Amino acid sequence: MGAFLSLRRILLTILDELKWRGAINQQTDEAGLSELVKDKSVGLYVGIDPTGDSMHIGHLIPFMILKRFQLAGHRPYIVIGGGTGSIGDPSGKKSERVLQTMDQVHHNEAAITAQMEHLFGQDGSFRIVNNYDWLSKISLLSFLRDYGKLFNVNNMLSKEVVASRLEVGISFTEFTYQILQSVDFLHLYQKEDVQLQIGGADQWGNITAGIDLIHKIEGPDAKAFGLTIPLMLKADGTKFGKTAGGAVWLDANKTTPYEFYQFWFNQDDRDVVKYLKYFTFLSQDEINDLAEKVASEPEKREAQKRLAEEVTEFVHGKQAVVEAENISKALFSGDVSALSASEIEQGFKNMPSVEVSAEKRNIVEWLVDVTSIESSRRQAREDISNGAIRINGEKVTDVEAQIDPNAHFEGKFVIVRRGKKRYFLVRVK
RNA sequence: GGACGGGUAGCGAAGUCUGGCUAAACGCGGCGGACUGUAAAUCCGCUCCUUCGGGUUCGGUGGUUCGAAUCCACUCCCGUCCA
Repeated sequence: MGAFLSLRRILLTILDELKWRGAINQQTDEAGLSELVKDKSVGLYVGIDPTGDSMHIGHLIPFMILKRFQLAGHRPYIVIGGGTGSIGDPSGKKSERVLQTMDQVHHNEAAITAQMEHLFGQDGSFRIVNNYDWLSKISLLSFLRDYGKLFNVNNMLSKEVVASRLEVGISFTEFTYQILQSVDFLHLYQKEDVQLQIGGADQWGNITAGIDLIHKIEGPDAKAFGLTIPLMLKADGTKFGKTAGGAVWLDANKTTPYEFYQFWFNQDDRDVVKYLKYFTFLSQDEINDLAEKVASEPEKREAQKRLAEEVTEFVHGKQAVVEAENISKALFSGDVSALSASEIEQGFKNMPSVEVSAEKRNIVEWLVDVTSIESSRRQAREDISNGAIRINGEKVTDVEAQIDPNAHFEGKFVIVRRGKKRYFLVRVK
């Protein structure tokens, strides 16, 4: 009885929880949805088109919401858009996309599916499906007769995504996209009892198109709902999730766990609480507590640290957090001597590196001629005498110094640091 | 094809009339340093190469001159207007 009551209490609060987390942008029939969610375990889905071979953190947002629904006792579905991805969603695009080859689409969908299974699929509580399985089976004639007839072109043209493209042009293919996504929703509604679709703010048009289709086929009382998540912006107005090096990927080969950790750790005080709400499963109490600390002792950056730990653990696992913290400690204290070879490999994965022979050289010649770390002797001398150069953590200020590549790290690496945080990895042959 | 305007360091932009004092002002960016919270802001230094003697630069080539980014000729690009 007690368990039943607490379960019921959680079910009651999922939408309130999302509201508190600032995760709701628009929803259809708010009252109807909260009624639905309170009575039963609801099927719901988020789609992702395989436009690349890895997700980045921007993709993660709607799936975190799915996860919250799952934790509240609902039935989440992830739809990999093998079918829709071969067409191209015009949402959020100012001009026509170049079609991916089907090989590319299949390659990407395999990669994304594996990533999804890794992140969400381990305990079997998520269902991962591919819309290629049903969309590819629809013939042209049945598409036109069964679905096309139910879409009013005037209505489709008025959708923001399409309307904004009329000036520059939009192909029939992309124009059709909203029908395909609607068919997805209908399919899942009919076959899997899925009643709610969630997506980014730019998906509103596609989601409501699906709901309209369900109403036309299943009758106006069919219970289908949509919910979108606000577009995430940073406090300085720039786009979330981009760094100087590009997107922050979930694939450890594209963005190392260390870089991933650092990305979160470096968030602005003004944004960190928002991200804790979106990207972690910490309770309201814990987050409120951290928010207070941001205000009272921002220099400790406890909130950023916690955010980095939580998200890195979710995506890459506990061990990755330990390593990322080790690497961070070494790199930012300057004491790199304690790093293990594998930590060096990871920490320096996306830092400039060169391979050189082991002979001893004068430091200026070594920095310029051997490693190309410095662009000219003049510059090298200037940096050395300014105290900007550290070799294996040790400051070198003598222009006449000799470099012995075999001196540390079993003769495998030389770590050069220029300035406060610019590192170069020199591999010794 | 014709008439103007313009091409200067990573970018923007002075200097050209009145040749030398100009490796070339200034701003931005970049790189160091101080401060700091691996933040923001601010401040300071550096920013063609160099064996530190010097060397090579102002779209290109050739010329005038003791001396040219600056004057002359030709030439190649770019912008605007006219055909």
